[in-house]
Amino acid sequence: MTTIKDIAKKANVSTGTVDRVIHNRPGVSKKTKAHIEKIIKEHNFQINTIASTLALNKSYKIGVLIPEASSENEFWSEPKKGIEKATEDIKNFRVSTSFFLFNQFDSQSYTTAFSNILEGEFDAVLIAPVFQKETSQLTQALDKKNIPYVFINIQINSLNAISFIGQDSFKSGYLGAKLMSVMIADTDEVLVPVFRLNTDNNAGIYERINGFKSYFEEKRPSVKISNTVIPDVNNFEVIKSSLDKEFEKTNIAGIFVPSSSTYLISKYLESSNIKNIRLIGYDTNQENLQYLKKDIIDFLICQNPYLQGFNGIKLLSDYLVMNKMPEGKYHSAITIVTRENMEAY
Amino acid sequence: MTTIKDIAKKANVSTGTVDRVIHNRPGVSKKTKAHIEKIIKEHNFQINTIASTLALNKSYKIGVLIPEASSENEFWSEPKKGIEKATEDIKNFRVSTSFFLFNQFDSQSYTTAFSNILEGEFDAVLIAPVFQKETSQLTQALDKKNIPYVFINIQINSLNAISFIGQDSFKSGYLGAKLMSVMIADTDEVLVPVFRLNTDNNAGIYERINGFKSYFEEKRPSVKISNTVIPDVNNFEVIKSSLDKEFEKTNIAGIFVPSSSTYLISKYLESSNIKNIRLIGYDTNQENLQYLKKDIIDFLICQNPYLQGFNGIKLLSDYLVMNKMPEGKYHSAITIVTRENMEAY
DNA sequence: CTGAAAGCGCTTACAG
DNA sequence: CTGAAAGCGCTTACAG
Repeated sequence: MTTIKDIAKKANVSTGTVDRVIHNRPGVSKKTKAHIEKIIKEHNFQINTIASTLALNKSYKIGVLIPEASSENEFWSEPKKGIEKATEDIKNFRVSTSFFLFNQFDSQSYTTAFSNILEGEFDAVLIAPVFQKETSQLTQALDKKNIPYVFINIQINSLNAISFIGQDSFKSGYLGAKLMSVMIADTDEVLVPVFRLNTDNNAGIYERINGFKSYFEEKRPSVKISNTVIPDVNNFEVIKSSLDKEFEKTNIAGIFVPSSSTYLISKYLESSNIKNIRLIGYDTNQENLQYLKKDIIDFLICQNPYLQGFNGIKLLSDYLVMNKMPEGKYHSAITIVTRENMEAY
Repeated sequence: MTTIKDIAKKANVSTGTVDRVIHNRPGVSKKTKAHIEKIIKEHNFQINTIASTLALNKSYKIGVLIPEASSENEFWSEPKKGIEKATEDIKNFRVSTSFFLFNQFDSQSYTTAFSNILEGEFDAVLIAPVFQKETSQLTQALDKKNIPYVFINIQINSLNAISFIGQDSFKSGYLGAKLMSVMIADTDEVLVPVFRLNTDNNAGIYERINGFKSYFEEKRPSVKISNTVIPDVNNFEVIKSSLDKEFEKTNIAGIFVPSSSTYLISKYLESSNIKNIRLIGYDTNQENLQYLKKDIIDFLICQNPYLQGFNGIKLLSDYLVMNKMPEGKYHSAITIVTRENMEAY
């Protein structure tokens, strides 16, 4: 292993000077700089990041702004776990994380959490930008302070996040359609129900629907796709009456639920004793998995939210500690989960 | 951050003594040991692994015994890439890896490579135990020298590997059957072709077939499953005549190929202009992906071989550097890849 | 513009 | 049984 000391000896300079050259710090004459650079190249020297972080003795704080997981919607517990695991991994690099959780159905709580982060003097921020308008405003403060931030799960292209980690929603809907397509006949009809609450705060859901419809338009225009908006996600009676109406109107063979609330539709099918409906939904929360196990849900499309959290923190840590610039976006896996692989996907 | 120095001060001892206690090294009186342990607990002290590896100044060598990727079968290029990435990650922990590649169709080359590893004085070995009998013999030498080893991709339960990383083959076949099942009718017939070469060196393939058949026996016994052994994987004429015979005999609606040679079956279907056959196979090699794109293959079942290599090395590195004992086995994902998610799964 | 020296947190050979 | 000191590879405040 070549060390700074080796390089210094070869170049007839002190280790301090080599260090200055490596990090492009000022105060080295052009001549010695070129000389040292040549020797570094010749020996294919690479700095020992371990020794470097130890010597730097610098610590970094990352603020994390994500929704709190609730019993109705536990989706966000997965990114949280991933973030906690990553935090453990980077602890020895003196990087710490602090959570600022908000209620994903309450924009005020988002604004409050965001303001707390702004006061906290963080070196970087990981954000699930659930509320678009608020995010546009609040990230300006980060931009002004030159604090880097990364979006997970939801992308807002117009802003200055140094990276985005999340699924290509259109593609995932397109995939959902393919899966539906292999299960139904040319003359069948498919229902796409949307819950009001979801649509308000997640543009991704519309993209999923777009992807789903595009597939059938391109490949099987004979299949009829119909939409319905269910006005209240929290009231099962409302869900029931909305769906009852749809089932009266048309002869539905399949349902594509573009959100993690798939289990609510399953619950309806189960309680109304409607059989032989092909059902495709999103995300492996406990409720969904139960209906997957019961064969009421056929396929769940997933995005590995654990990894979104984990990679988000790792990426920011690498950026802070090793000055490693991330790619502009990382598309998460589009994973298909069935009853048969639900324990290993 | 609490350091050894802090603990030493509180305990009125030197840092050396604290270090001895932390690592359970001998030469500390019971009394001081208990005292120091108490203080460590009180302060929730955890050792800084970065400083530790730097001070230890110890290096480790991992030998890697996997098949070489060939143009016909590039599967093993993925684990190799994962191993190379992991090697990069752990370089600063002074862990290095060396490849010993063998021809997966030539047991002699396996034995030779293995012997070279035994002579190389490695601290740990990562093995793809393609040849069962040879592995049983050769690992005895590792056992005798107390050199830890991990199996990837192929499991041999009877041996003393400290861990296994790979897919549950039975389950993957079971999943394949589910996918086939949603695409075919009750009266349809399914063909399961096996290539001679494959069966010789991979028990996993039989397990895949077992899983596939079990599903239909349990859920849809009306579907007829037939086998055929194709005697030569390298001669397309042989493949063609074997399959021609099968297609004459029965009315095949679907084919399940339990190996990564799926593309050979696709080639047959394409060249013979046989349409509307549902085709499910294994692994995302370039050839398979091309037929997936052309809609000739419907589903590929994958095991993320990149991660198998990556995690195998990481696990061994953690074991060597941090003394972290791994679990006995890690089941890789069983991933479903379609034309629609082939770029992100 | 350059070097000598102290320090990051842990480990260990040596002395007592 | 215990401590003082040197060292792992890099960084930096200080002196010149």
